[in-house]
Amino acid sequence: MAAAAIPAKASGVKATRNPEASRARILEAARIEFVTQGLNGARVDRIAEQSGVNKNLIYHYFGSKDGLYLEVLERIYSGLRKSQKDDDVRGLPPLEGMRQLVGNTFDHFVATPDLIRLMSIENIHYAQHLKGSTTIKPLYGGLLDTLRTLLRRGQADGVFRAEVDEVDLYLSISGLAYFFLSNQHTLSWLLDRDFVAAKRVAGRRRHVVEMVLSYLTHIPPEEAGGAKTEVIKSEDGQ
Amino acid sequence: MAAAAIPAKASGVKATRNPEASRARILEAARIEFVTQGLNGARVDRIAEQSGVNKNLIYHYFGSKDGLYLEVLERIYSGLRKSQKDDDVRGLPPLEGMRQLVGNTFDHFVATPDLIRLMSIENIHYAQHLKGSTTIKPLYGGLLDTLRTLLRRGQADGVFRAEVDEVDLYLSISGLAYFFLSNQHTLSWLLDRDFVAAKRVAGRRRHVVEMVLSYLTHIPPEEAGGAKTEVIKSEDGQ
Amino acid sequence: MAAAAIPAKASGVKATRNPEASRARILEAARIEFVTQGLNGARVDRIAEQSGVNKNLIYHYFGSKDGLYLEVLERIYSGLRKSQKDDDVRGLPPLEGMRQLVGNTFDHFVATPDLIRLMSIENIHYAQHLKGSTTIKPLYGGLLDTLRTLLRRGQADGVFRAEVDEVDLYLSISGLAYFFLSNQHTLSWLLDRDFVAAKRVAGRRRHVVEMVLSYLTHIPPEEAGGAKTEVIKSEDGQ
Amino acid sequence: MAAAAIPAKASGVKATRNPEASRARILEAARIEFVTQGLNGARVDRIAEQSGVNKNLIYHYFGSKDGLYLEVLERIYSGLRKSQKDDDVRGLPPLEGMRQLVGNTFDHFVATPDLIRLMSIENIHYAQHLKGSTTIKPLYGGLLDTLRTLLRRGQADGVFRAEVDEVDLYLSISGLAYFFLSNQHTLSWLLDRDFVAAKRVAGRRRHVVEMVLSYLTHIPPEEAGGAKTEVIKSEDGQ
DNA sequence: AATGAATGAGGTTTCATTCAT
DNA sequence: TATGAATGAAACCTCATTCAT
Repeated sequence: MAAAAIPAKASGVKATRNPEASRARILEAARIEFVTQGLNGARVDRIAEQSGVNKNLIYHYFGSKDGLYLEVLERIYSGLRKSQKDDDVRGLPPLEGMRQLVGNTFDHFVATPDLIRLMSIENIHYAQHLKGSTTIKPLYGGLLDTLRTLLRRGQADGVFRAEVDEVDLYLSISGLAYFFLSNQHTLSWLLDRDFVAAKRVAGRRRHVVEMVLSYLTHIPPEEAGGAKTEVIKSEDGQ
Repeated sequence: MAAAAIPAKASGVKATRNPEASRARILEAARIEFVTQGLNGARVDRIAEQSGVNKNLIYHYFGSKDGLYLEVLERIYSGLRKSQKDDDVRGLPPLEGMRQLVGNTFDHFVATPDLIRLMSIENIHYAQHLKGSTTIKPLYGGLLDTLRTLLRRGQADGVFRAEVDEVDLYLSISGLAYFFLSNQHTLSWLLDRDFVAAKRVAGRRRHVVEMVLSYLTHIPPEEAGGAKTEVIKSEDGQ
Repeated sequence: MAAAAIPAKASGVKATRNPEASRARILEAARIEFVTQGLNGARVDRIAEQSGVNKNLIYHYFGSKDGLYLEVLERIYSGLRKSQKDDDVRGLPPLEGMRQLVGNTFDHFVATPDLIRLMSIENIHYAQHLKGSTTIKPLYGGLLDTLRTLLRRGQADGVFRAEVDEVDLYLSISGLAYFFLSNQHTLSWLLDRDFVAAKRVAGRRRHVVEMVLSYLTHIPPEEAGGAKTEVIKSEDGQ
Repeated sequence: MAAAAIPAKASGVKATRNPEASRARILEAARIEFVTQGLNGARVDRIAEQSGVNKNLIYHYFGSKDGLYLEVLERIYSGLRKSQKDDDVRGLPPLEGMRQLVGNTFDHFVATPDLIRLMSIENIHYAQHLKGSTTIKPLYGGLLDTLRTLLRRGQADGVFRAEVDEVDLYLSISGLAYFFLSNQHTLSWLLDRDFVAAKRVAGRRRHVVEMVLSYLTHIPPEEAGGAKTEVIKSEDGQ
């Protein structure tokens, strides 16, 4: 999939004297290298070799290894937000909209393992590169808005429970889809199960969607003025 | 915190000629270094300097940087499983037992940020060190058992829904507690929120417990022979 | 001698930006270092310093200390076989051809003390590097052939004795010329004699040639159907 | 063979508090280590481990790695001279005495591969340790004497040729027996032959004895006032 | 726009040796 | 006599980066 994305080579000619193509080749090789090796494990030499360009060209275009990494990161993040298709679901009935939003997020995580790994890598590095980016943060502007919109409409309809924090909800949707992928290598070893087999993924998708919707559509007793409230409050002490 | 754990002879005396203490000092410094810098970013020099021992002593005791990393990893994992206190919750009423299990897991993740980071680091490295460990995997033997036991008892009581896969459940419990911590640096920047403030954490704990229990206690219509089944099945195509 | 061989651009200018020259300078410095210090005693740092190049360039060109050593070894061996000039002596009258072959071998050993030392070094290391070379062994293809040819022709002429094993002959020619050079440092100390003084060397050359030819031209009594055979056979028991 | 020489252990008890035994164990382990690994390749740690003593004891007894090496060297050399049994052959008929001397030397070299390797190692190091020894050189006092005695008696008898330099003769006897052993690893690879197979060794022994005796008993024409002298002199120019 | 050559700083690891008991 | 703990110097090698064209 990755290699297929490389243009040039069409004529078999090495993409010399074609700045666009060289840049693209570098970015593609860099993506693979950073994703598979991590930031500290990635080697500029390998990126140069894999992209078929001179090592110095990398510095010419991207300034430094970190600069190259940041551009890779920005491209990956930009892809994530595009695929979440917020606008498409805003207008749907709340339950269906939420179902699709959860499903979309799940599907995108499954489809782009690179994203999962780069997110982990970036957090290992305390997000210091992300914080130096000017292009990524704006992408997240509308995200919570969409969630909030769906939530409110669902609450107004009496379909969703009240008092749902949209950040918490986002964290849960993402966490349910993220963890089993990000930690698949340790988990599959410890639990003796292959998580990325197609059938398993389909099952997990159902489970995740169901869990989120169960939570949203469950109207707790106390909201109807009922009892049992003390049980839930009792754990605050922890 | 770290330095305080070292049983130095008396006051602030450097623990020379005390192999136990030297080993402990190295491990403590290594833990901090690996956790904060990652495996590739960690520097043996820094570990030696921070632990106050000669660099060679590290190789004498642990063989290599990787050997030291593995021992750090094993200790952290061993701590995780100890704190999950499976046995304590097995005998509780299913709902309460599950509530405590979820809470315990959440609390332990919050209490040991090292664990979160090392798990991420290890997955970035495809769990290749973990797979070389003989001590970690056995720790996970009873985990799914506990979950299964609670589930079955709850299902027998009619409190929990049927057809819950215990691995899926484990992944969800862990994912809900893990993601907001593991990815806190990118998320807090992108969402403008501090996730680890005490109040936020308490709120998230409630949310996570509530989500899991909502899922478990929600008896889907079809289990009562109802409709709406087609809606859930409709997303398989995605 | 060494420095003079470097084709530096003009006068004493450091041959930067000239990979051929850099490679040659490294090899020359490496040869001296390995020959004088042995494989384990050689220091890459010294080679870098002596050749005037950056240490890393050595790894860039030769991969490792062992790789550099192997290339030095290959070059030295290649020089040996070239100077043995097999073909030149094949057509000569057997006695004269053999005399020249012995002399050539002796002269080359005397002329290239490096070869003697590297052979010793390589044998101390059980020839493990040599066995990893693809270029050295082929050089030895024609060697025994030449010996065999001369031997047969001499035997046909009745000049040489029968039943001479060409490998034994090769070992003796080489051993007579090799040992007093390879072990000159212990021997000159123990026997109070300087073996490499020009006059001594000339004398030894005569002695070696004479010994080999004496052996070859001596027709043992038994070959003429005579007695004394039992004396020679008597030592088999040893 | 080596391990069998270690005393102690008779009672199964580790040889603590027995300085003689400890010293012997160290020397035995050191011999093996130096012989197989060379001087620079030898590891004090391995010697300590193999001899079962504390590393510090080595320094206590021998002062340094070099000191230990020197003692190993002295013991090996002392063994060589003992076995050459000069005196036994002095009284024999010249031809038989010489035959035995050559055979003894050959046999001893074959029997003590350690000696061969240590000689090579010591020469790689320019005999600098040997020159620091006070015990080895005296061992060589009588060596040339024996040769000279046999030679003169043989010459007086008319059995040996005149004008034989005893040092040259010694170098040749040793070289013929030494080279094929010292360089066996490179040679067996290059010539595709196993030199140390028992049958090969017996054949080479015959060859070596025969070559030396052929030389000694060959009375060149010029000694009888003959011609051909110019041929031999002609190679001086080389 | 692009390249091949070269570098300096620093990485992990090794090893002979000494310390303190 | 003997030991286990610890060390300092230096070894081989790596890697992001820059130079000169």
